[in-house]
Amino acid sequence: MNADSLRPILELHRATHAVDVFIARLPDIGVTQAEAIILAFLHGKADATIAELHRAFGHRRSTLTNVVDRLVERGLATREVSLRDRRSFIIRLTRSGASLSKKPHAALADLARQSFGAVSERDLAAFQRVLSRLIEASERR
Amino acid sequence: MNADSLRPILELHRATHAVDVFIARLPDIGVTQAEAIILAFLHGKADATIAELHRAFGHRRSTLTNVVDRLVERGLATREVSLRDRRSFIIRLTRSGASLSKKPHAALADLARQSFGAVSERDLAAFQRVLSRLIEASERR
DNA sequence: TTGACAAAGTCCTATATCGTACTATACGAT
DNA sequence: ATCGTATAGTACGATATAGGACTTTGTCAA
Repeated sequence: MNADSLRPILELHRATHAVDVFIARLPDIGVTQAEAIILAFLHGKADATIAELHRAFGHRRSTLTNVVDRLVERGLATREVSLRDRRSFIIRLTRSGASLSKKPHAALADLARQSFGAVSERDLAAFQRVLSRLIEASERR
Repeated sequence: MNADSLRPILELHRATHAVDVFIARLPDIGVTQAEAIILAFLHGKADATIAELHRAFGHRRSTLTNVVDRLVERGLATREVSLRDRRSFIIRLTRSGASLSKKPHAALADLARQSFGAVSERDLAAFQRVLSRLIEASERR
C-alpha cells in the first residue's frame, strides 16, 4: 500500500485547518470559526434552519444549537418558529448581524479569489468533484 | 459579489467534517479524529516530533501535547527526548500502536481509493494544487 | 562566553464541539 | 383516527481543542 495514498486527505485537513485559523483570526469580529462561517453562509441569504446548516457543514445539530444561541445572545440573529413546520426554527440575521456578516463573507470571498483566481474553471470543477466524492464516500456507512 | 464565490470553501469544510465523522466512527479503535489521523500519519513512519505534526496538520502545539499524552497513556506511543535537539521529543509508535495504526490507515487509504480512484491523475493534481494555494493564502497574514 | 532572540513543548484555563437521551411535531399506512 | 416511525431541535454531561504564559534549549553575533 502506497505510503502516500492518503496524502490528499491529510492535505485536506491541513487546508481546512488553515482556513479555520484564518477565520478565527479575523480582526474586529470576535466570533469563532463556526460562527463566522455560518454568518458568511447566511450573508445575503438571511434565512436558514438548523437542519439546513447541519446539511451544509456537517456540524452536529446540538453544536449548531449552541452556535445559534451565541448569535442570538449577541443580537446577531433571531430564531422564530417556522409556520410551515412547527418543529423547526427559522434563523434570520438581524440588521446588525447582516452588517457584521459582511466581514467574514468578504474575507472568505477574498480568500477564495486569491486561491481560486488563477485556477482554471476545469480545475476548480475537478476540485469540487473530488470533494463531493469524498463526502459521499465518507458518509456511505 | 457572486453569492457562490465561497461555495468551494464551504464544501471544503463539509468534506473535512465528513471525513472526521467517518474516522470517529471507525469501529474497534476508540480513538478520536485527531488521534486516528496522527496514528495514520505515523503508520509506516513511526517517528515524528510535535512540531512536525503541527506543520502537517495545523493543530496547535498545545493540542498536540494532549493528543500525544493520550496515545502515550494508552501505550500506543512513546515520547523520548531527542538527542539532536533536547528541546524536542521523538514520538514513536509502540508495537501495539503500530498494530492499531493499521486500522485508521487502511480505512483512510480505502476512503482515498474510493474517492480518488476514478479521478484522473490530472484532476487529482489539480485538487492538491488548489489545496496548496488555499493553505498558502490562508497563512499569508 | 555572554546576551538576545528564536524555537520546542508543556501547563493551565476557557470554551467549542460532540454524543446521547429526550420532547414535540409531522407523515404515511392501514 | 391512530399507530409507528421519521424528523427538528434542545438539554445535559463529557471531552477535545485552543490561547497564552512559561521553561528549557538552541543559535548567532559581538
